[in-house]
Amino acid sequence: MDNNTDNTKMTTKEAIVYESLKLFSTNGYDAVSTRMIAKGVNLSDAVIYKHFKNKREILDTIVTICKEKYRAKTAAIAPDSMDWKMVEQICMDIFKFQVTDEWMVLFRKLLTVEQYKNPEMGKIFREIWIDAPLEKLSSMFSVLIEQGYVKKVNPKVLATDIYAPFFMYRSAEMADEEILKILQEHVTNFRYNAIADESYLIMDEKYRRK
Amino acid sequence: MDNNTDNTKMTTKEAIVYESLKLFSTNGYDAVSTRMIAKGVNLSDAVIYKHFKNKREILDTIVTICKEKYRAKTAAIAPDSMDWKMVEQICMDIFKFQVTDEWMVLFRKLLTVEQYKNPEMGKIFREIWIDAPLEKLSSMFSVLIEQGYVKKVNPKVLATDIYAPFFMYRSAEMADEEILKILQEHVTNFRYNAIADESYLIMDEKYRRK
DNA sequence: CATTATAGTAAGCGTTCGCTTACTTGTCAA
DNA sequence: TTGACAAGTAAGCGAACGCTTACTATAATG
Repeated sequence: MDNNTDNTKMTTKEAIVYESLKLFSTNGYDAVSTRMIAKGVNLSDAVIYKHFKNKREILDTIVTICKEKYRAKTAAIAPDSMDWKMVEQICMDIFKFQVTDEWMVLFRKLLTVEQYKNPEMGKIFREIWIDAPLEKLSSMFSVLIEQGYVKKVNPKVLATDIYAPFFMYRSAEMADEEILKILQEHVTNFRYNAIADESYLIMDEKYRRK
Repeated sequence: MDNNTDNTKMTTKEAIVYESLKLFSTNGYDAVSTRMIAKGVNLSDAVIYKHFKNKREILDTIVTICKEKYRAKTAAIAPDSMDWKMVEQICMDIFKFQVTDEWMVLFRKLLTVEQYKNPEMGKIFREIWIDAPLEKLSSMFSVLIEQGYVKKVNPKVLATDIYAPFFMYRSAEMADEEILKILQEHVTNFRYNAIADESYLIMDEKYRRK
Protein backbone atom coordinates (compact mmCIF):
# COMPACT_ATOMS: atom_id res chain seq x y z
CA MET A 1 0.00 0.00 0.00
CA ASP A 2 1.93 2.96 1.30
CA ASN A 3 5.55 2.39 0.45
CA ASN A 4 6.56 5.02 2.97
CA THR A 5 6.02 2.53 5.72
CA ASP A 6 7.42 -0.42 3.81
CA ASN A 7 11.11 -0.11 4.55
CA THR A 8 12.11 -2.90 2.19
CA LYS A 9 11.08 -0.88 -0.82
CA MET A 10 12.56 2.43 0.23
CA THR A 11 15.74 3.92 -1.09
CA THR A 12 18.45 4.66 1.43
CA LYS A 13 17.68 8.35 1.28
CA GLU A 14 13.97 7.74 1.91
CA ALA A 15 14.81 5.39 4.75
CA ILE A 16 16.99 8.03 6.38
CA VAL A 17 14.25 10.63 6.08
CA TYR A 18 11.59 8.32 7.52
CA GLU A 19 13.78 7.12 10.38
CA SER A 20 14.75 10.72 11.17
CA LEU A 21 11.11 11.80 11.21
CA LYS A 22 10.28 9.02 13.65
CA LEU A 23 13.17 9.93 15.95
CA PHE A 24 12.81 13.73 15.68
CA SER A 25 9.07 13.64 16.36
CA THR A 26 9.39 11.97 19.75
CA ASN A 27 12.81 13.14 20.92
CA GLY A 28 13.18 16.49 19.20
CA TYR A 29 15.76 17.48 16.61
CA ASP A 30 18.65 18.21 18.98
CA ALA A 31 18.27 15.09 21.08
CA VAL A 32 18.70 12.83 18.05
CA SER A 33 22.24 12.17 16.83
CA THR A 34 23.25 11.24 13.30
CA ARG A 35 24.59 7.97 14.74
CA MET A 36 21.13 7.13 16.13
CA ILE A 37 19.57 7.72 12.73
CA ALA A 38 22.23 5.61 11.02
CA LYS A 39 21.71 2.80 13.53
CA GLY A 40 17.98 2.89 12.79
CA VAL A 41 18.60 2.17 9.12
CA ASN A 42 21.47 -0.27 9.77
CA LEU A 43 24.13 1.82 8.14
CA SER A 44 27.29 3.61 9.08
CA ASP A 45 26.68 7.18 10.20
CA ALA A 46 29.00 8.52 7.50
CA VAL A 47 26.61 7.39 4.77
CA ILE A 48 24.16 10.10 5.84
CA TYR A 49 26.56 12.66 4.44
CA LYS A 50 26.50 10.95 1.03
CA HIS A 51 22.81 11.91 0.77
CA PHE A 52 22.57 15.10 2.84
CA LYS A 53 25.06 17.89 3.22
CA ASN A 54 24.36 18.12 6.95
CA LYS A 55 21.90 17.13 9.69
CA ARG A 56 19.77 20.22 9.18
CA GLU A 57 19.11 19.26 5.57
CA ILE A 58 17.38 16.10 6.75
CA LEU A 59 14.97 18.22 8.76
CA ASP A 60 14.40 20.55 5.81
CA THR A 61 13.67 17.56 3.57
CA ILE A 62 11.14 16.24 6.10
CA VAL A 63 9.37 19.59 6.19
CA THR A 64 9.28 19.85 2.39
CA ILE A 65 7.91 16.32 1.95
CA CYS A 66 5.29 16.64 4.69
CA LYS A 67 4.08 20.05 3.55
CA GLU A 68 3.63 18.60 0.07
CA LYS A 69 1.76 15.55 1.44
CA TYR A 70 -0.47 17.89 3.41
CA ARG A 71 -1.07 20.13 0.38
CA ALA A 72 -1.93 17.20 -1.89
CA LYS A 73 -4.32 15.69 0.64
CA THR A 74 -6.19 18.85 1.58
CA ALA A 75 -6.45 19.95 -2.06
CA ALA A 76 -8.33 16.68 -2.63
CA ILE A 77 -10.90 17.70 -0.03
CA ALA A 78 -13.20 19.80 -2.22
CA PRO A 79 -16.84 20.02 -1.21
CA ASP A 80 -19.11 19.07 -4.10
CA SER A 81 -22.20 20.17 -2.21
CA MET A 82 -22.80 22.61 0.58
CA ASP A 83 -25.09 21.23 3.24
CA TRP A 84 -24.76 19.91 6.75
CA LYS A 85 -23.69 16.46 5.64
CA MET A 86 -20.78 18.09 3.88
CA VAL A 87 -19.69 19.86 7.06
CA GLU A 88 -19.62 16.56 8.91
CA GLN A 89 -17.84 14.97 5.97
CA ILE A 90 -15.14 17.65 5.88
CA CYS A 91 -14.68 17.45 9.64
CA MET A 92 -14.28 13.71 9.56
CA ASP A 93 -12.01 13.75 6.50
CA ILE A 94 -9.70 16.28 8.09
CA PHE A 95 -9.70 14.44 11.39
CA LYS A 96 -9.15 10.98 9.90
CA PHE A 97 -6.34 12.24 7.70
CA GLN A 98 -4.71 13.92 10.68
CA VAL A 99 -4.99 10.85 12.86
CA THR A 100 -4.62 8.00 10.37
CA ASP A 101 -1.81 9.09 8.04
CA GLU A 102 1.39 8.09 9.79
CA TRP A 103 3.52 10.81 8.21
CA MET A 104 1.01 13.45 9.31
CA VAL A 105 0.90 12.09 12.86
CA LEU A 106 4.67 12.16 13.11
CA PHE A 107 4.89 15.54 11.42
CA ARG A 108 2.38 17.03 13.84
CA LYS A 109 4.41 15.73 16.78
CA LEU A 110 7.59 17.11 15.25
CA LEU A 111 6.02 20.54 14.81
CA THR A 112 4.65 20.36 18.35
CA VAL A 113 8.02 19.74 19.98
CA GLU A 114 9.94 22.17 17.75
CA GLN A 115 7.43 25.05 17.62
CA TYR A 116 9.02 27.23 20.31
CA LYS A 117 12.66 26.62 19.42
CA ASN A 118 12.11 27.11 15.69
CA PRO A 119 9.76 29.97 14.70
CA GLU A 120 9.30 28.56 11.18
CA MET A 121 8.02 25.32 12.72
CA GLY A 122 5.67 27.28 14.95
CA LYS A 123 4.28 29.09 11.93
CA ILE A 124 3.67 25.85 10.01
CA PHE A 125 2.09 24.28 13.09
CA ARG A 126 -0.45 27.08 13.40
CA GLU A 127 -1.16 27.19 9.69
CA ILE A 128 -1.80 23.48 9.28
CA TRP A 129 -3.51 22.59 12.56
CA ILE A 130 -5.39 25.77 13.44
CA ASP A 131 -5.68 28.48 10.79
CA ALA A 132 -6.36 26.35 7.71
CA PRO A 133 -9.06 24.10 9.25
CA LEU A 134 -10.76 27.11 10.85
CA GLU A 135 -10.69 29.03 7.57
CA LYS A 136 -12.09 26.10 5.61
CA LEU A 137 -14.92 25.48 8.06
CA SER A 138 -15.54 29.18 8.46
CA SER A 139 -16.13 29.72 4.77
CA MET A 140 -18.47 26.72 4.68
CA PHE A 141 -20.50 28.11 7.55
CA SER A 142 -20.67 31.48 5.81
CA VAL A 143 -22.39 29.84 2.85
CA LEU A 144 -24.71 27.82 5.07
CA ILE A 145 -25.69 30.91 7.02
CA GLU A 146 -26.36 32.81 3.81
CA GLN A 147 -28.54 29.95 2.64
CA GLY A 148 -30.46 30.07 5.91
CA TYR A 149 -29.48 26.59 7.00
CA VAL A 150 -27.43 27.73 9.96
CA LYS A 151 -28.25 30.35 12.56
CA LYS A 152 -26.70 33.79 12.16
CA VAL A 153 -23.63 33.40 14.35
CA ASN A 154 -20.09 34.57 13.59
CA PRO A 155 -18.85 31.78 11.27
CA LYS A 156 -15.42 31.82 12.90
CA VAL A 157 -17.08 31.14 16.24
CA LEU A 158 -18.94 28.20 14.71
CA ALA A 159 -15.73 26.90 13.12
CA THR A 160 -13.93 27.25 16.45
CA ASP A 161 -16.72 25.52 18.36
CA ILE A 162 -16.85 22.46 16.13
CA TYR A 163 -13.13 22.09 15.46
CA ALA A 164 -11.49 22.87 18.82
CA PRO A 165 -12.55 19.60 20.52
CA PHE A 166 -10.94 17.64 17.69
CA PHE A 167 -7.79 19.67 18.15
CA MET A 168 -7.76 19.18 21.91
CA TYR A 169 -8.36 15.45 22.08
CA ARG A 170 -5.95 14.83 19.22
CA SER A 171 -3.17 16.75 20.99
CA ALA A 172 -3.68 14.53 23.96
CA GLU A 173 -2.97 11.30 22.10
CA MET A 174 -6.24 9.93 23.44
CA ALA A 175 -7.99 8.75 20.29
CA ASP A 176 -9.60 5.76 21.93
CA GLU A 177 -13.25 4.80 21.68
CA GLU A 178 -14.40 6.93 24.60
CA ILE A 179 -12.97 10.03 22.96
CA LEU A 180 -14.59 9.19 19.63
CA LYS A 181 -17.88 8.78 21.42
CA ILE A 182 -17.56 12.20 23.03
CA LEU A 183 -16.58 13.76 19.71
CA GLN A 184 -19.59 12.17 18.03
CA GLU A 185 -21.86 13.52 20.76
CA HIS A 186 -20.16 16.87 20.40
CA VAL A 187 -20.91 17.03 16.66
CA THR A 188 -24.53 15.97 17.24
CA ASN A 189 -24.98 18.61 19.91
CA PHE A 190 -23.31 21.24 17.73
CA ARG A 191 -25.64 20.41 14.84
CA TYR A 192 -28.65 20.68 17.12
CA ASN A 193 -27.56 24.14 18.26
CA ALA A 194 -26.33 25.52 14.96
CA ILE A 195 -29.04 24.53 12.53
CA ALA A 196 -31.67 27.18 11.85
CA ASP A 197 -34.03 25.13 9.77
CA GLU A 198 -33.76 21.38 9.85
CA SER A 199 -36.32 20.72 7.16
CA TYR A 200 -33.56 20.21 4.64
CA LEU A 201 -32.14 17.48 6.83
CA ILE A 202 -35.33 15.72 7.77
CA MET A 203 -35.19 13.71 4.57
CA ASP A 204 -32.27 11.80 5.92
CA GLU A 205 -33.19 9.36 8.68
CA LYS A 206 -29.71 9.71 10.13
CA TYR A 207 -30.34 13.31 11.10
CA ARG A 208 -33.90 13.06 12.34
CA ARG A 209 -34.29 14.15 15.91
CA LYS A 210 -35.84 11.78 18.38
CA MET B 1 5.52 41.36 43.79
CA ASP B 2 6.40 37.94 42.58
CA ASN B 3 9.94 37.25 43.67
CA ASN B 4 10.12 34.42 41.16
CA THR B 5 10.62 36.92 38.39
CA ASP B 6 12.79 39.28 40.43
CA ASN B 7 16.21 37.80 39.91
CA THR B 8 17.91 40.15 42.36
CA LYS B 9 16.08 38.62 45.28
CA MET B 10 16.46 34.99 44.29
CA THR B 11 18.89 32.59 45.82
CA THR B 12 21.37 30.96 43.46
CA LYS B 13 19.43 27.72 43.52
CA GLU B 14 16.18 29.50 42.67
CA ALA B 15 17.92 31.41 39.89
CA ILE B 16 19.25 28.18 38.39
CA VAL B 17 15.79 26.60 38.48
CA TYR B 18 14.13 29.63 36.91
CA GLU B 19 16.77 30.03 34.20
CA SER B 20 16.58 26.30 33.44
CA LEU B 21 12.80 26.45 33.15
CA LYS B 22 13.09 29.33 30.68
CA LEU B 23 15.66 27.50 28.57
CA PHE B 24 14.07 24.02 28.79
CA SER B 25 10.62 25.31 27.86
CA THR B 26 11.70 26.75 24.54
CA ASN B 27 14.61 24.51 23.57
CA GLY B 28 13.76 21.24 25.26
CA TYR B 29 15.72 19.52 28.01
CA ASP B 30 18.36 17.85 25.83
CA ALA B 31 19.15 20.90 23.74
CA VAL B 32 20.09 22.93 26.82
CA SER B 33 23.56 22.44 28.29
CA THR B 34 24.58 23.05 31.88
CA ARG B 35 27.01 25.68 30.56
CA MET B 36 24.09 27.58 28.95
CA ILE B 37 22.20 27.56 32.24
CA ALA B 38 25.28 28.73 34.14
CA LYS B 39 25.86 31.53 31.65
CA GLY B 40 22.26 32.64 32.13
CA VAL B 41 22.83 33.19 35.83
CA ASN B 42 26.39 34.56 35.38
CA LEU B 43 28.12 31.75 37.19
CA SER B 44 30.59 29.00 36.46
CA ASP B 45 28.91 25.83 35.26
CA ALA B 46 30.47 23.84 38.08
CA VAL B 47 28.41 25.69 40.66
CA ILE B 48 25.29 23.91 39.40
CA TYR B 49 26.63 20.73 40.94
CA LYS B 50 26.89 22.39 44.33
CA HIS B 51 23.09 22.70 44.35
CA PHE B 52 21.97 19.73 42.23
CA LYS B 53 23.46 16.28 41.99
CA ASN B 54 22.96 16.24 38.22
CA LYS B 55 21.15 17.95 35.33
CA ARG B 56 18.11 15.69 35.65
CA GLU B 57 17.56 16.86 39.23
CA ILE B 58 17.02 20.42 37.98
CA LEU B 59 14.20 19.16 35.79
CA ASP B 60 12.72 17.17 38.67
CA THR B 61 12.84 20.26 40.88
CA ILE B 62 11.06 22.30 38.21
CA VAL B 63 8.31 19.70 37.97
CA THR B 64 7.89 19.53 41.75
CA ILE B 65 7.70 23.31 42.12
CA CYS B 66 5.31 23.82 39.21
CA LYS B 67 3.00 21.01 40.24
CA GLU B 68 2.80 22.58 43.69
CA LYS B 69 2.13 26.04 42.24
CA TYR B 70 -0.62 24.52 40.12
CA ARG B 71 -2.11 22.64 43.06
CA ALA B 72 -2.11 25.72 45.31
CA LYS B 73 -3.70 27.89 42.64
CA THR B 74 -6.44 25.49 41.57
CA ALA B 75 -7.26 24.59 45.16
CA ALA B 76 -8.02 28.27 45.67
CA ILE B 77 -10.62 28.14 42.89
CA ALA B 78 -13.58 26.95 44.92
CA PRO B 79 -17.04 27.92 43.70
CA ASP B 80 -19.08 29.59 46.43
CA SER B 81 -22.22 29.51 44.34
CA MET B 82 -23.40 27.38 41.48
CA ASP B 83 -24.94 29.38 38.70
CA TRP B 84 -23.96 30.48 35.22
CA LYS B 85 -21.89 33.41 36.44
CA MET B 86 -19.78 30.91 38.35
CA VAL B 87 -19.14 28.86 35.24
CA GLU B 88 -17.87 31.93 33.43
CA GLN B 89 -15.88 32.90 36.49
CA ILE B 90 -14.21 29.49 36.72
CA CYS B 91 -13.45 29.48 33.00
CA MET B 92 -11.86 32.89 33.13
CA ASP B 93 -9.96 32.16 36.35
CA ILE B 94 -8.48 29.00 34.88
CA PHE B 95 -7.66 30.70 31.61
CA LYS B 96 -6.13 33.82 33.15
CA PHE B 97 -4.03 31.74 35.51
CA GLN B 98 -2.84 29.57 32.65
CA VAL B 99 -1.96 32.55 30.46
CA THR B 100 -0.86 35.15 33.02
CA ASP B 101 1.27 33.22 35.51
CA GLU B 102 4.75 33.11 33.98
CA TRP B 103 5.76 29.87 35.66
CA MET B 104 2.62 28.18 34.36
CA VAL B 105 3.18 29.45 30.83
CA LEU B 106 6.74 28.16 30.81
CA PHE B 107 5.74 24.91 32.49
CA ARG B 108 3.04 24.28 29.89
CA LYS B 109 5.57 24.82 27.11
CA LEU B 110 8.03 22.51 28.83
CA LEU B 111 5.42 19.77 29.13
CA THR B 112 4.41 20.36 25.51
CA VAL B 113 7.89 19.83 24.11
CA GLU B 114 8.78 16.95 26.45
CA GLN B 115 5.47 15.03 26.37
CA TYR B 116 6.46 12.42 23.76
CA LYS B 117 10.03 11.83 24.93
CA ASN B 118 9.11 11.58 28.60
CA PRO B 119 5.90 9.64 29.39
CA GLU B 120 5.68 11.17 32.88
CA MET B 121 5.63 14.63 31.30
CA GLY B 122 2.92 13.51 28.89
CA LYS B 123 0.84 12.30 31.81
CA ILE B 124 1.17 15.57 33.71
CA PHE B 125 0.39 17.54 30.55
CA ARG B 126 -2.89 15.70 30.04
CA GLU B 127 -3.85 15.86 33.72
CA ILE B 128 -3.29 19.59 34.11
CA TRP B 129 -4.40 20.94 30.74
CA ILE B 130 -7.15 18.53 29.72
CA ASP B 131 -8.46 16.10 32.31
CA ALA B 132 -8.61 18.37 35.35
CA PRO B 133 -10.33 21.36 33.68
CA LEU B 134 -12.81 19.03 31.95
CA GLU B 135 -13.58 17.25 35.19
CA LYS B 136 -14.06 20.51 37.10
CA LEU B 137 -16.40 21.97 34.47
CA SER B 138 -18.14 18.65 34.00
CA SER B 139 -19.12 18.40 37.64
CA MET B 140 -20.35 21.99 37.61
CA PHE B 141 -22.54 21.31 34.61
CA SER B 142 -23.92 18.20 36.31
CA VAL B 143 -25.18 20.34 39.14
CA LEU B 144 -26.58 23.01 36.81
CA ILE B 145 -28.39 20.36 34.78
CA GLU B 146 -29.84 18.83 37.91
CA GLN B 147 -31.04 22.27 38.98
CA GLY B 148 -32.70 22.72 35.60
CA TYR B 149 -30.55 25.69 34.62
CA VAL B 150 -28.80 23.91 31.75
CA LYS B 151 -30.26 21.67 29.09
CA LYS B 152 -29.93 17.93 29.55
CA VAL B 153 -26.78 17.26 27.57
CA ASN B 154 -23.88 15.00 28.54
CA PRO B 155 -21.94 17.26 30.96
CA LYS B 156 -18.63 16.08 29.56
CA VAL B 157 -19.73 17.24 26.12
CA LEU B 158 -20.63 20.62 27.56
CA ALA B 159 -17.29 20.84 29.35
CA THR B 160 -15.49 19.89 26.14
CA ASP B 161 -17.43 22.40 24.09
CA ILE B 162 -16.72 25.35 26.33
CA TYR B 163 -13.12 24.51 27.22
CA ALA B 164 -11.62 23.20 23.97
CA PRO B 165 -11.43 26.61 22.25
CA PHE B 166 -9.47 27.98 25.21
CA PHE B 167 -7.12 25.02 24.92
CA MET B 168 -6.70 25.43 21.18
CA TYR B 169 -6.01 29.16 21.03
CA ARG B 170 -3.74 28.97 24.03
CA SER B 171 -1.64 26.21 22.47
CA ALA B 172 -1.14 28.44 19.50
CA GLU B 173 0.39 31.32 21.43
CA MET B 174 -2.16 33.62 19.85
CA ALA B 175 -3.69 35.36 22.87
CA ASP B 176 -4.08 38.69 21.16
CA GLU B 177 -7.22 40.82 21.22
CA GLU B 178 -8.81 39.19 18.17
CA ILE B 179 -8.58 35.79 19.83
CA LEU B 180 -10.02 37.12 23.09
CA LYS B 181 -12.90 38.60 21.12
CA ILE B 182 -13.60 35.23 19.49
CA LEU B 183 -13.40 33.47 22.86
CA GLN B 184 -15.82 35.97 24.37
CA GLU B 185 -18.23 35.41 21.49
CA HIS B 186 -17.74 31.68 21.92
CA VAL B 187 -18.72 31.81 25.59
CA THR B 188 -21.75 33.98 24.82
CA ASN B 189 -22.88 31.62 22.09
CA PHE B 190 -22.30 28.62 24.34
CA ARG B 191 -24.39 30.18 27.08
CA TYR B 192 -27.18 30.89 24.64
CA ASN B 193 -27.21 27.25 23.50
CA ALA B 194 -26.75 25.59 26.86
CA ILE B 195 -29.11 27.44 29.12
CA ALA B 196 -32.52 25.83 29.61
CA ASP B 197 -34.20 28.57 31.55
CA GLU B 198 -32.73 32.02 31.51
CA SER B 199 -35.10 33.51 34.03
CA TYR B 200 -32.52 33.12 36.75
CA LEU B 201 -30.12 35.18 34.67
CA ILE B 202 -32.49 37.88 33.59
CA MET B 203 -31.89 39.76 36.83
CA ASP B 204 -28.41 40.56 35.67
CA GLU B 205 -28.29 43.19 32.92
CA LYS B 206 -25.03 41.68 31.71
CA TYR B 207 -26.72 38.48 30.60
CA ARG B 208 -29.92 39.90 29.14
CA ARG B 209 -30.37 39.00 25.51
CA LYS B 210 -30.79 41.79 23.00
C1' DC C 1 40.94 32.92 67.34
C1' DA C 2 40.63 28.65 65.17
C1' DT C 3 37.37 25.67 62.81
C1' DT C 4 34.08 24.28 59.71
C1' DA C 5 30.70 24.61 56.20
C1' DT C 6 29.09 27.00 52.16
C1' DA C 7 29.43 28.90 47.63
C1' DG C 8 32.20 29.96 44.27
C1' DT C 9 36.23 29.14 40.41
C1' DA C 10 39.63 27.06 36.79
C1' DA C 11 40.93 23.11 34.79
C1' DG C 12 40.11 18.99 32.85
C1' DC C 13 38.24 14.05 32.71
C1' DG C 14 35.93 10.64 29.49
C1' DT C 15 32.25 10.60 26.15
C1' DT C 16 29.50 11.94 22.42
C1' DC C 17 28.53 15.30 19.01
C1' DG C 18 28.44 16.76 13.76
C1' DC C 19 31.13 15.98 10.18
C1' DT C 20 35.42 14.71 7.13
C1' DT C 21 38.87 11.86 5.15
C1' DA C 22 40.77 7.91 2.92
C1' DC C 23 39.49 3.88 1.21
C1' DT C 24 36.56 -0.23 -0.75
C1' DT C 25 32.90 -2.25 -3.32
C1' DG C 26 29.39 -2.85 -6.92
C1' DT C 27 27.29 -1.24 -11.24
C1' DC C 28 27.04 0.04 -15.71
C1' DA C 29 28.12 2.46 -19.99
C1' DA C 30 31.98 3.35 -23.53
C1' DT D 1 37.93 -4.55 -20.37
C1' DT D 2 38.10 -0.68 -18.14
C1' DG D 3 37.10 3.55 -16.21
C1' DA D 4 33.94 6.55 -13.87
C1' DC D 5 30.90 7.04 -10.33
C1' DA D 6 27.52 6.17 -6.73
C1' DA D 7 27.15 3.98 -2.23
C1' DG D 8 29.11 2.10 1.39
C1' DT D 9 32.83 1.66 5.60
C1' DA D 10 36.48 2.55 9.42
C1' DA D 11 38.84 5.86 11.59
C1' DG D 12 39.23 10.03 13.54
C1' DC D 13 39.08 15.40 13.95
C1' DG D 14 37.84 19.45 16.89
C1' DA D 15 34.22 20.95 19.71
C1' DA D 16 30.80 20.48 23.13
C1' DC D 17 28.69 17.52 26.39
C1' DG D 18 27.75 16.11 31.72
C1' DC D 19 30.26 16.04 35.49
C1' DT D 20 34.49 15.90 38.86
C1' DT D 21 38.52 17.50 41.12
C1' DA D 22 41.39 20.64 43.56
C1' DC D 23 41.36 24.84 45.29
C1' DT D 24 39.85 29.70 47.25
C1' DA D 25 37.09 33.21 49.54
C1' DT D 26 33.73 34.21 52.91
C1' DA D 27 30.92 33.96 56.74
C1' DA D 28 29.07 31.82 60.74
C1' DT D 29 30.12 29.10 65.00
C1' DG D 30 32.61 26.84 69.14
